[in-house]
Amino acid sequence: MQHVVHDTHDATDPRADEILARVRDVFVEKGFDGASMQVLAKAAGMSAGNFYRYFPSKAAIIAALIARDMQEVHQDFVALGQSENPLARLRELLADRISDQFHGTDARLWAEIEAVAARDSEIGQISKAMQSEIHSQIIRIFSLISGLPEPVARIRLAAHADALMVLVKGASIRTCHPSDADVQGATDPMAFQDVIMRLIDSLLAEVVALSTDDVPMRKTAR
Amino acid sequence: MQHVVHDTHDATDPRADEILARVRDVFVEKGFDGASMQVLAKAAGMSAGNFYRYFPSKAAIIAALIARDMQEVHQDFVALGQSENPLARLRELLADRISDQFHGTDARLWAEIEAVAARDSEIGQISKAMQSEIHSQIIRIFSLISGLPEPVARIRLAAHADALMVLVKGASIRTCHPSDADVQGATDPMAFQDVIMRLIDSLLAEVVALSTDDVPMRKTAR
DNA sequence: TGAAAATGAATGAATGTTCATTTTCAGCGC
DNA sequence: GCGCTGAAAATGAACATTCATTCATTTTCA
Repeated sequence: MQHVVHDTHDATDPRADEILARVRDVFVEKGFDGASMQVLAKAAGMSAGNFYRYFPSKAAIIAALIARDMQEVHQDFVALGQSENPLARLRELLADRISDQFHGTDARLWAEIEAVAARDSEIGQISKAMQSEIHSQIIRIFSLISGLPEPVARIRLAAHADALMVLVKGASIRTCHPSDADVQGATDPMAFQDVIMRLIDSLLAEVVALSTDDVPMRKTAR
Repeated sequence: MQHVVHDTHDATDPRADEILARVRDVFVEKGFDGASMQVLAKAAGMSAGNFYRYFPSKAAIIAALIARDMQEVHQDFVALGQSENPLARLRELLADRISDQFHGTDARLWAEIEAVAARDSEIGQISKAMQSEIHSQIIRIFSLISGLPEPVARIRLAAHADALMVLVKGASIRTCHPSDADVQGATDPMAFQDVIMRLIDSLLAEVVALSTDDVPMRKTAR
Protein backbone atom coordinates (compact mmCIF):
# COMPACT_ATOMS: atom_id res chain seq x y z
CA MET A 1 0.00 0.00 0.00
CA GLN A 2 1.96 2.95 -1.18
CA HIS A 3 0.23 5.62 0.77
CA VAL A 4 0.59 8.76 -1.19
CA VAL A 5 1.13 11.74 1.05
CA HIS A 6 -2.20 13.33 1.63
CA ASP A 7 -1.78 16.89 0.67
CA THR A 8 -3.33 19.09 3.28
CA HIS A 9 -5.03 21.35 0.80
CA ASP A 10 -6.32 19.07 -1.86
CA ALA A 11 -9.29 21.16 -2.81
CA THR A 12 -10.81 19.45 0.20
CA ASP A 13 -11.26 20.88 3.65
CA PRO A 14 -8.78 19.01 5.83
CA ARG A 15 -11.31 19.23 8.62
CA ALA A 16 -13.91 17.47 6.54
CA ASP A 17 -11.33 14.86 5.69
CA GLU A 18 -10.63 14.25 9.35
CA ILE A 19 -14.33 13.92 10.02
CA LEU A 20 -14.79 11.45 7.21
CA ALA A 21 -12.02 9.27 8.50
CA ARG A 22 -13.69 9.03 11.89
CA VAL A 23 -17.17 8.63 10.52
CA ARG A 24 -16.32 5.90 8.08
CA ASP A 25 -16.17 3.10 10.62
CA VAL A 26 -19.60 3.95 11.92
CA PHE A 27 -21.06 3.47 8.47
CA VAL A 28 -19.21 0.22 8.07
CA GLU A 29 -20.55 -1.12 11.34
CA LYS A 30 -24.08 0.17 11.27
CA GLY A 31 -24.88 0.80 7.65
CA PHE A 32 -26.42 3.85 6.05
CA ASP A 33 -29.76 3.80 7.80
CA GLY A 34 -28.38 2.26 10.93
CA ALA A 35 -25.96 5.09 11.56
CA SER A 36 -27.80 8.02 13.07
CA MET A 37 -26.61 11.55 12.66
CA GLN A 38 -26.27 11.83 16.41
CA VAL A 39 -23.94 8.86 16.53
CA LEU A 40 -22.05 10.03 13.49
CA ALA A 41 -21.61 13.47 15.03
CA LYS A 42 -20.39 11.93 18.25
CA ALA A 43 -17.94 9.80 16.31
CA ALA A 44 -16.71 12.94 14.62
CA GLY A 45 -16.22 14.48 18.05
CA MET A 46 -18.82 17.18 17.84
CA SER A 47 -22.44 17.90 18.53
CA ALA A 48 -25.21 16.92 16.16
CA GLY A 49 -26.02 20.51 15.35
CA ASN A 50 -22.50 21.48 14.48
CA PHE A 51 -22.18 18.42 12.31
CA TYR A 52 -24.54 20.00 9.82
CA ARG A 53 -22.10 22.83 9.30
CA TYR A 54 -19.88 20.33 7.52
CA PHE A 55 -22.32 17.97 5.86
CA PRO A 56 -25.82 19.14 5.04
CA SER A 57 -27.22 15.63 4.93
CA LYS A 58 -26.40 12.02 5.45
CA ALA A 59 -26.21 11.43 1.74
CA ALA A 60 -23.64 14.19 1.51
CA ILE A 61 -21.39 12.30 3.88
CA ILE A 62 -21.54 9.21 1.73
CA ALA A 63 -20.95 11.33 -1.33
CA ALA A 64 -17.85 12.83 0.24
CA LEU A 65 -16.73 9.40 1.34
CA ILE A 66 -17.03 8.13 -2.19
CA ALA A 67 -15.23 11.15 -3.56
CA ARG A 68 -12.41 10.56 -1.14
CA ASP A 69 -12.05 6.95 -2.21
CA MET A 70 -12.27 7.95 -5.82
CA GLN A 71 -9.38 10.36 -5.39
CA GLU A 72 -7.32 7.68 -3.74
CA VAL A 73 -8.01 5.18 -6.48
CA HIS A 74 -7.35 7.82 -9.07
CA GLN A 75 -3.92 8.48 -7.66
CA ASP A 76 -3.18 4.79 -7.62
CA PHE A 77 -3.98 4.62 -11.30
CA VAL A 78 -1.98 7.66 -12.15
CA ALA A 79 1.02 6.12 -10.44
CA LEU A 80 0.27 2.95 -12.32
CA GLY A 81 0.31 4.75 -15.63
CA GLN A 82 3.67 6.26 -14.88
CA SER A 83 5.19 2.95 -13.94
CA GLU A 84 7.50 1.44 -16.53
CA ASN A 85 5.88 -1.98 -16.24
CA PRO A 86 2.17 -1.23 -15.94
CA LEU A 87 1.03 -4.80 -16.43
CA ALA A 88 3.09 -6.18 -13.57
CA ARG A 89 2.23 -3.25 -11.35
CA LEU A 90 -1.46 -3.65 -12.12
CA ARG A 91 -1.27 -7.30 -11.16
CA GLU A 92 0.43 -6.38 -7.91
CA LEU A 93 -2.13 -3.74 -7.11
CA LEU A 94 -5.01 -6.08 -7.78
CA ALA A 95 -3.45 -8.80 -5.67
CA ASP A 96 -3.09 -6.30 -2.88
CA ARG A 97 -6.67 -5.23 -3.14
CA ILE A 98 -7.83 -8.82 -3.02
CA SER A 99 -5.72 -9.93 -0.10
CA ASP A 100 -6.80 -6.72 1.55
CA GLN A 101 -5.89 -7.04 5.16
CA PHE A 102 -5.52 -3.29 5.13
CA HIS A 103 -8.63 -1.98 3.50
CA GLY A 104 -10.69 -4.86 4.73
CA THR A 105 -13.46 -2.53 5.76
CA ASP A 106 -13.58 -0.99 2.32
CA ALA A 107 -15.46 -3.93 0.92
CA ARG A 108 -18.20 -3.72 3.50
CA LEU A 109 -18.56 -0.02 2.89
CA TRP A 110 -18.79 -0.70 -0.83
CA ALA A 111 -21.52 -3.25 -0.29
CA GLU A 112 -23.39 -0.72 1.78
CA ILE A 113 -22.95 2.02 -0.78
CA GLU A 114 -24.01 -0.29 -3.57
CA ALA A 115 -27.25 -1.09 -1.78
CA VAL A 116 -27.95 2.53 -0.95
CA ALA A 117 -27.14 3.62 -4.47
CA ALA A 118 -29.99 1.48 -5.73
CA ARG A 119 -32.57 3.63 -3.97
CA ASP A 120 -30.98 7.01 -3.34
CA SER A 121 -30.59 8.64 -6.72
CA GLU A 122 -28.04 11.17 -5.53
CA ILE A 123 -25.72 8.51 -4.20
CA GLY A 124 -26.60 6.33 -7.13
CA GLN A 125 -25.28 8.88 -9.56
CA ILE A 126 -22.13 9.51 -7.60
CA SER A 127 -21.50 5.82 -7.27
CA LYS A 128 -22.01 5.35 -10.95
CA ALA A 129 -19.67 8.21 -11.68
CA MET A 130 -17.02 6.55 -9.57
CA GLN A 131 -17.43 3.22 -11.33
CA SER A 132 -17.21 5.02 -14.62
CA GLU A 133 -14.07 6.82 -13.48
CA ILE A 134 -12.39 3.58 -12.51
CA HIS A 135 -13.50 2.01 -15.74
CA SER A 136 -11.86 4.78 -17.70
CA GLN A 137 -8.67 4.43 -15.74
CA ILE A 138 -8.57 0.72 -16.36
CA ILE A 139 -9.08 1.32 -20.05
CA ARG A 140 -6.21 3.74 -20.01
CA ILE A 141 -3.95 1.14 -18.45
CA PHE A 142 -5.24 -1.49 -20.85
CA SER A 143 -4.38 0.82 -23.68
CA LEU A 144 -0.88 1.08 -22.28
CA ILE A 145 -0.26 -2.61 -21.83
CA SER A 146 -1.91 -3.65 -25.06
CA GLY A 147 -0.44 -0.93 -27.23
CA LEU A 148 -3.85 -0.16 -28.65
CA PRO A 149 -4.75 3.50 -28.94
CA GLU A 150 -7.09 4.51 -26.14
CA PRO A 151 -10.23 5.02 -28.25
CA VAL A 152 -9.82 1.57 -29.74
CA ALA A 153 -9.15 0.04 -26.36
CA ARG A 154 -12.24 1.74 -24.99
CA ILE A 155 -14.32 -0.11 -27.53
CA ARG A 156 -12.68 -3.48 -27.58
CA LEU A 157 -11.72 -3.83 -23.95
CA ALA A 158 -14.67 -2.23 -22.20
CA ALA A 159 -16.10 -5.61 -21.31
CA HIS A 160 -12.76 -6.76 -19.98
CA ALA A 161 -12.52 -3.74 -17.75
CA ASP A 162 -16.02 -4.43 -16.47
CA ALA A 163 -15.21 -8.03 -15.77
CA LEU A 164 -12.08 -7.04 -13.94
CA MET A 165 -14.04 -4.70 -11.71
CA VAL A 166 -16.56 -7.41 -10.97
CA LEU A 167 -13.83 -9.85 -10.09
CA VAL A 168 -11.94 -7.55 -7.79
CA LYS A 169 -14.98 -6.19 -6.03
CA GLY A 170 -16.52 -9.59 -5.57
CA ALA A 171 -13.31 -11.13 -4.36
CA SER A 172 -12.58 -8.39 -1.86
CA ILE A 173 -16.07 -8.63 -0.45
CA ARG A 174 -15.77 -12.35 -0.14
CA THR A 175 -12.34 -12.02 1.40
CA CYS A 176 -13.32 -9.72 4.22
CA HIS A 177 -16.37 -11.65 5.28
CA PRO A 178 -16.69 -11.26 9.01
CA SER A 179 -16.45 -14.00 11.62
CA ASP A 180 -15.53 -16.96 9.45
CA ALA A 181 -15.07 -19.27 12.37
CA ASP A 182 -17.00 -22.07 10.74
CA VAL A 183 -15.23 -25.38 10.67
CA GLN A 184 -17.24 -26.47 7.69
CA GLY A 185 -17.43 -23.98 4.88
CA ALA A 186 -14.22 -22.13 5.59
CA THR A 187 -12.29 -21.97 2.36
CA ASP A 188 -8.58 -21.47 2.58
CA PRO A 189 -8.18 -17.76 1.80
CA MET A 190 -4.86 -18.32 0.11
CA ALA A 191 -6.26 -20.91 -2.28
CA PHE A 192 -9.18 -18.63 -3.04
CA GLN A 193 -6.92 -15.70 -3.80
CA ASP A 194 -4.82 -17.93 -5.99
CA VAL A 195 -7.82 -18.96 -8.05
CA ILE A 196 -8.97 -15.39 -8.40
CA MET A 197 -5.52 -14.27 -9.44
CA ARG A 198 -5.42 -16.98 -12.07
CA LEU A 199 -8.71 -15.71 -13.41
CA ILE A 200 -7.33 -12.21 -13.46
CA ASP A 201 -4.27 -13.45 -15.28
CA SER A 202 -6.47 -15.17 -17.81
CA LEU A 203 -8.32 -11.92 -18.32
CA LEU A 204 -5.16 -9.87 -18.66
CA ALA A 205 -3.81 -12.44 -21.08
CA GLU A 206 -6.78 -11.77 -23.31
CA VAL A 207 -6.09 -8.07 -23.10
CA VAL A 208 -2.53 -8.37 -24.31
CA ALA A 209 -3.61 -10.95 -26.86
CA LEU A 210 -6.03 -8.50 -28.42
CA SER A 211 -3.17 -6.16 -29.16
CA THR A 212 -1.67 -8.55 -31.69
CA ASP A 213 -4.95 -10.00 -32.81
CA ASP A 214 -6.78 -7.78 -35.23
CA VAL A 215 -10.19 -9.43 -35.15
CA PRO A 216 -12.52 -7.02 -33.37
CA MET A 217 -15.08 -9.65 -32.41
CA ARG A 218 -14.09 -13.23 -32.01
CA LYS A 219 -16.71 -15.90 -31.90
CA THR A 220 -15.64 -17.81 -28.86
CA ALA A 221 -14.12 -21.01 -30.12
CA ARG A 222 -15.15 -23.13 -27.23
CA MET B 1 -32.25 -31.08 4.39
CA GLN B 2 -31.41 -33.73 1.90
CA HIS B 3 -33.87 -34.70 -0.76
CA VAL B 4 -37.09 -33.06 0.18
CA VAL B 5 -39.73 -33.84 -2.36
CA HIS B 6 -40.68 -30.55 -3.94
CA ASP B 7 -44.33 -30.95 -3.24
CA THR B 8 -46.60 -28.09 -4.11
CA HIS B 9 -46.82 -26.97 -0.49
CA ASP B 10 -43.49 -27.87 0.87
CA ALA B 11 -44.04 -27.39 4.56
CA THR B 12 -44.51 -23.78 3.53
CA ASP B 13 -47.80 -22.01 3.82
CA PRO B 14 -48.92 -21.24 0.27
CA ARG B 15 -50.39 -18.04 1.63
CA ALA B 16 -47.03 -16.96 2.96
CA ASP B 17 -45.55 -17.76 -0.41
CA GLU B 18 -48.08 -15.53 -2.11
CA ILE B 19 -47.29 -12.73 0.31
CA LEU B 20 -43.57 -13.07 -0.26
CA ALA B 21 -44.01 -12.80 -3.99
CA ARG B 22 -45.85 -9.51 -3.61
CA VAL B 23 -43.58 -8.13 -0.97
CA ARG B 24 -40.37 -8.87 -2.77
CA ASP B 25 -40.59 -5.97 -5.18
CA VAL B 26 -41.05 -3.51 -2.36
CA PHE B 27 -37.79 -4.63 -0.83
CA VAL B 28 -36.07 -4.41 -4.17
CA GLU B 29 -37.25 -0.86 -4.70
CA LYS B 30 -36.96 0.58 -1.22
CA GLY B 31 -34.42 -1.58 0.55
CA PHE B 32 -34.62 -3.17 3.95
CA ASP B 33 -34.89 -0.06 6.06
CA GLY B 34 -36.68 1.88 3.40
CA ALA B 35 -39.58 -0.50 3.20
CA SER B 36 -41.88 0.12 6.12
CA MET B 37 -44.07 -2.60 7.53
CA GLN B 38 -47.13 -0.54 6.67
CA VAL B 39 -46.10 -0.35 3.04
CA LEU B 40 -45.12 -4.01 2.97
CA ALA B 41 -48.47 -4.97 4.45
CA LYS B 42 -50.28 -2.86 1.91
CA ALA B 43 -48.31 -4.49 -0.86
CA ALA B 44 -49.33 -7.86 0.53
CA GLY B 45 -52.94 -6.70 0.43
CA MET B 46 -53.62 -6.60 4.13
CA SER B 47 -53.42 -4.41 7.16
CA ALA B 48 -50.27 -3.84 9.13
CA GLY B 49 -51.57 -5.68 12.14
CA ASN B 50 -52.59 -8.76 10.26
CA PHE B 51 -49.27 -8.84 8.56
CA TYR B 52 -47.65 -9.83 11.82
CA ARG B 53 -49.71 -12.99 11.88
CA TYR B 54 -47.60 -14.22 9.02
CA PHE B 55 -44.23 -12.70 9.73
CA PRO B 56 -43.31 -11.77 13.28
CA SER B 57 -40.71 -9.24 12.20
CA LYS B 58 -39.18 -7.57 9.23
CA ALA B 59 -36.14 -9.75 9.46
CA ALA B 60 -38.39 -12.79 9.30
CA ILE B 61 -39.66 -11.67 5.92
CA ILE B 62 -36.16 -11.46 4.56
CA ALA B 63 -35.36 -14.79 6.11
CA ALA B 64 -38.35 -16.37 4.40
CA LEU B 65 -37.40 -14.66 1.16
CA ILE B 66 -33.93 -16.12 1.37
CA ALA B 67 -35.29 -19.54 2.23
CA ARG B 68 -37.54 -19.41 -0.80
CA ASP B 69 -34.65 -18.54 -3.08
CA MET B 70 -32.55 -21.20 -1.49
CA GLN B 71 -35.17 -23.82 -2.20
CA GLU B 72 -35.33 -22.69 -5.79
CA VAL B 73 -31.59 -22.85 -6.24
CA HIS B 74 -31.51 -26.16 -4.47
CA GLN B 75 -33.93 -27.66 -6.95
CA ASP B 76 -31.88 -26.29 -9.81
CA PHE B 77 -28.86 -28.08 -8.48
CA VAL B 78 -30.69 -31.31 -7.84
CA ALA B 79 -31.87 -31.30 -11.43
CA LEU B 80 -28.32 -30.50 -12.45
CA GLY B 81 -26.98 -33.50 -10.59
CA GLN B 82 -29.43 -35.79 -12.31
CA SER B 83 -28.53 -34.51 -15.73
CA GLU B 84 -26.38 -36.81 -17.80
CA ASN B 85 -24.03 -34.00 -18.82
CA PRO B 86 -23.66 -31.92 -15.67
CA LEU B 87 -20.81 -29.82 -16.97
CA ALA B 88 -22.67 -28.58 -20.01
CA ARG B 89 -25.86 -28.06 -18.03
CA LEU B 90 -23.97 -26.14 -15.37
CA ARG B 91 -22.53 -23.88 -18.02
CA GLU B 92 -25.98 -23.28 -19.42
CA LEU B 93 -27.45 -22.53 -16.05
CA LEU B 94 -24.69 -20.08 -15.24
CA ALA B 95 -25.05 -18.38 -18.59
CA ASP B 96 -28.75 -18.01 -17.90
CA ARG B 97 -28.16 -16.57 -14.50
CA ILE B 98 -25.73 -14.06 -15.94
CA SER B 99 -27.84 -12.94 -18.85
CA ASP B 100 -30.66 -12.74 -16.40
CA GLN B 101 -33.45 -11.00 -18.14
CA PHE B 102 -35.76 -13.05 -15.98
CA HIS B 103 -34.40 -12.78 -12.50
CA GLY B 104 -33.12 -9.27 -13.06
CA THR B 105 -34.43 -8.06 -9.75
CA ASP B 106 -32.76 -10.91 -7.90
CA ALA B 107 -29.41 -9.25 -8.06
CA ARG B 108 -30.63 -6.06 -6.45
CA LEU B 109 -32.29 -8.02 -3.71
CA TRP B 110 -29.09 -9.91 -3.18
CA ALA B 111 -27.14 -6.70 -2.86
CA GLU B 112 -29.64 -5.49 -0.30
CA ILE B 113 -29.52 -8.72 1.66
CA GLU B 114 -25.75 -8.73 1.59
CA ALA B 115 -25.64 -5.26 3.09
CA VAL B 116 -28.23 -6.07 5.73
CA ALA B 117 -26.52 -9.34 6.57
CA ALA B 118 -23.45 -7.39 7.61
CA ARG B 119 -25.28 -5.75 10.50
CA ASP B 120 -28.26 -7.93 11.33
CA SER B 121 -26.87 -11.11 12.82
CA GLU B 122 -30.04 -13.11 12.26
CA ILE B 123 -30.11 -12.37 8.56
CA GLY B 124 -26.35 -12.65 8.49
CA GLN B 125 -26.52 -16.22 9.66
CA ILE B 126 -29.28 -17.18 7.27
CA SER B 127 -27.47 -15.55 4.39
CA LYS B 128 -24.31 -17.38 5.30
CA ALA B 129 -26.22 -20.63 5.52
CA MET B 130 -27.53 -20.07 2.04
CA GLN B 131 -24.09 -19.35 0.64
CA SER B 132 -22.82 -22.45 2.35
CA GLU B 133 -25.68 -24.48 0.89
CA ILE B 134 -24.91 -23.30 -2.61
CA HIS B 135 -21.24 -23.90 -2.04
CA SER B 136 -21.96 -27.50 -1.07
CA GLN B 137 -24.13 -27.99 -4.11
CA ILE B 138 -21.44 -26.65 -6.38
CA ILE B 139 -18.91 -28.98 -4.78
CA ARG B 140 -21.25 -31.86 -5.41
CA ILE B 141 -21.46 -30.97 -9.08
CA PHE B 142 -17.72 -30.43 -9.22
CA SER B 143 -17.29 -33.86 -7.77
CA LEU B 144 -19.49 -35.23 -10.52
CA ILE B 145 -17.79 -33.52 -13.41
CA SER B 146 -14.27 -34.07 -12.10
CA GLY B 147 -14.73 -37.64 -10.97
CA LEU B 148 -13.16 -36.83 -7.63
CA PRO B 149 -14.93 -38.26 -4.60
CA GLU B 150 -16.92 -35.58 -2.88
CA PRO B 151 -14.77 -35.23 0.27
CA VAL B 152 -11.70 -34.76 -1.87
CA ALA B 153 -13.46 -32.31 -4.11
CA ARG B 154 -14.61 -30.39 -1.06
CA ILE B 155 -11.01 -29.87 -0.08
CA ARG B 156 -9.40 -29.26 -3.44
CA LEU B 157 -12.14 -27.34 -5.18
CA ALA B 158 -13.55 -25.23 -2.38
CA ALA B 159 -11.75 -22.17 -3.65
CA HIS B 160 -13.00 -22.78 -7.17
CA ALA B 161 -16.56 -22.98 -5.94
CA ASP B 162 -16.08 -19.74 -4.06
CA ALA B 163 -14.63 -18.03 -7.08
CA LEU B 164 -17.51 -19.24 -9.20
CA MET B 165 -20.01 -17.77 -6.78
CA VAL B 166 -18.19 -14.47 -6.78
CA LEU B 167 -18.15 -14.39 -10.54
CA VAL B 168 -21.80 -15.17 -11.01
CA LYS B 169 -23.04 -12.89 -8.30
CA GLY B 170 -20.88 -10.01 -9.40
CA ALA B 171 -21.78 -10.45 -13.02
CA SER B 172 -25.50 -10.62 -12.40
CA ILE B 173 -25.39 -7.51 -10.26
CA ARG B 174 -23.46 -5.69 -12.91
CA THR B 175 -25.75 -6.93 -15.62
CA CYS B 176 -28.95 -5.67 -14.08
CA HIS B 177 -27.70 -2.22 -13.26
CA PRO B 178 -30.60 0.14 -13.69
CA SER B 179 -30.89 2.95 -16.19
CA ASP B 180 -27.73 2.46 -18.19
CA ALA B 181 -28.62 5.06 -20.72
CA ASP B 182 -25.17 6.60 -20.63
CA VAL B 183 -23.60 7.10 -23.98
CA GLN B 184 -20.18 6.97 -22.42
CA GLY B 185 -19.64 4.08 -20.09
CA ALA B 186 -22.23 1.72 -21.51
CA THR B 187 -20.53 -1.56 -22.12
CA ASP B 188 -22.05 -3.93 -24.62
CA PRO B 189 -23.84 -6.46 -22.42
CA MET B 190 -23.19 -9.26 -24.87
CA ALA B 191 -19.47 -8.66 -24.91
CA PHE B 192 -19.44 -8.48 -21.15
CA GLN B 193 -21.27 -11.76 -20.79
CA ASP B 194 -18.87 -13.32 -23.26
CA VAL B 195 -15.88 -12.30 -21.22
CA ILE B 196 -17.47 -13.56 -18.02
CA MET B 197 -18.37 -16.84 -19.66
CA ARG B 198 -14.82 -17.24 -20.86
CA LEU B 199 -13.63 -16.72 -17.29
CA ILE B 200 -16.10 -19.29 -16.09
CA ASP B 201 -14.85 -21.69 -18.74
CA SER B 202 -11.33 -21.10 -17.61
CA LEU B 203 -12.39 -21.91 -14.08
CA LEU B 204 -14.27 -25.03 -15.05
CA ALA B 205 -11.32 -26.13 -17.13
CA GLU B 206 -9.22 -26.06 -13.99
CA VAL B 207 -11.82 -28.14 -12.23
CA VAL B 208 -11.74 -30.92 -14.78
CA ALA B 209 -7.96 -30.62 -15.02
CA LEU B 210 -7.64 -31.31 -11.30
CA SER B 211 -9.32 -34.64 -11.77
CA THR B 212 -6.38 -35.98 -13.76
CA ASP B 213 -3.78 -34.01 -11.88
CA ASP B 214 -2.87 -35.60 -8.57
CA VAL B 215 -0.97 -32.75 -6.98
CA PRO B 216 -3.10 -31.53 -4.09
CA MET B 217 -1.46 -28.13 -3.72
CA ARG B 218 0.33 -26.48 -6.54
CA LYS B 219 2.62 -23.59 -5.83
CA THR B 220 1.55 -21.07 -8.38
CA ALA B 221 4.51 -19.87 -10.37
CA ARG B 222 4.74 -16.45 -8.89
C1' DT C 1 -16.23 43.13 20.47
C1' DG C 2 -18.32 40.46 17.16
C1' DA C 3 -18.42 36.96 14.00
C1' DA C 4 -17.59 32.14 13.49
C1' DA C 5 -17.85 27.74 15.89
C1' DA C 6 -20.25 24.78 18.73
C1' DT C 7 -23.90 23.21 21.72
C1' DG C 8 -27.86 20.40 22.93
C1' DA C 9 -32.54 20.58 23.67
C1' DA C 10 -36.73 20.74 20.93
C1' DT C 11 -39.54 19.42 16.95
C1' DG C 12 -42.01 16.93 13.90
C1' DA C 13 -42.30 13.15 11.13
C1' DA C 14 -41.81 8.19 10.47
C1' DT C 15 -41.86 3.49 11.90
C1' DG C 16 -41.91 -1.24 14.17
C1' DT C 17 -44.99 -3.34 16.95
C1' DT C 18 -49.16 -4.16 19.80
C1' DC C 19 -53.92 -4.63 20.84
C1' DA C 20 -58.71 -3.85 21.57
C1' DT C 21 -62.14 -4.25 18.35
C1' DT C 22 -64.62 -5.75 14.32
C1' DT C 23 -65.46 -8.88 10.45
C1' DT C 24 -65.78 -13.33 8.37
C1' DC C 25 -67.48 -17.68 8.15
C1' DA C 26 -67.94 -22.68 8.91
C1' DG C 27 -70.58 -25.70 11.71
C1' DC C 28 -74.99 -26.87 13.80
C1' DG C 29 -79.50 -27.47 15.77
C1' DC C 30 -83.93 -26.27 14.23
C1' DG D 1 -83.28 -21.26 5.11
C1' DC D 2 -82.15 -19.13 9.79
C1' DG D 3 -80.28 -17.60 13.88
C1' DC D 4 -76.58 -18.68 17.04
C1' DT D 5 -71.79 -19.34 18.23
C1' DG D 6 -67.08 -19.09 18.61
C1' DA D 7 -62.73 -19.11 16.83
C1' DA D 8 -59.77 -17.49 13.22
C1' DA D 9 -58.85 -13.57 10.22
C1' DA D 10 -58.41 -8.87 9.68
C1' DT D 11 -58.50 -4.06 10.93
C1' DG D 12 -56.59 0.39 12.03
C1' DA D 13 -55.78 3.35 15.64
C1' DA D 14 -52.55 3.97 19.19
C1' DC D 15 -47.83 3.58 21.54
C1' DA D 16 -43.20 4.09 22.25
C1' DT D 17 -39.16 4.99 20.11
C1' DT D 18 -35.95 6.70 16.99
C1' DC D 19 -34.04 10.01 14.11
C1' DA D 20 -33.01 13.89 10.75
C1' DT D 21 -33.05 18.50 11.09
C1' DT D 22 -33.43 23.16 13.23
C1' DC D 23 -32.44 26.97 16.21
C1' DA D 24 -31.95 29.89 20.17
C1' DT D 25 -28.17 30.16 23.04
C1' DT D 26 -23.45 29.84 24.56
C1' DT D 27 -18.45 29.50 23.77
C1' DT D 28 -14.23 30.56 21.37
C1' DC D 29 -10.93 33.51 19.90
C1' DA D 30 -8.75 36.73 16.60
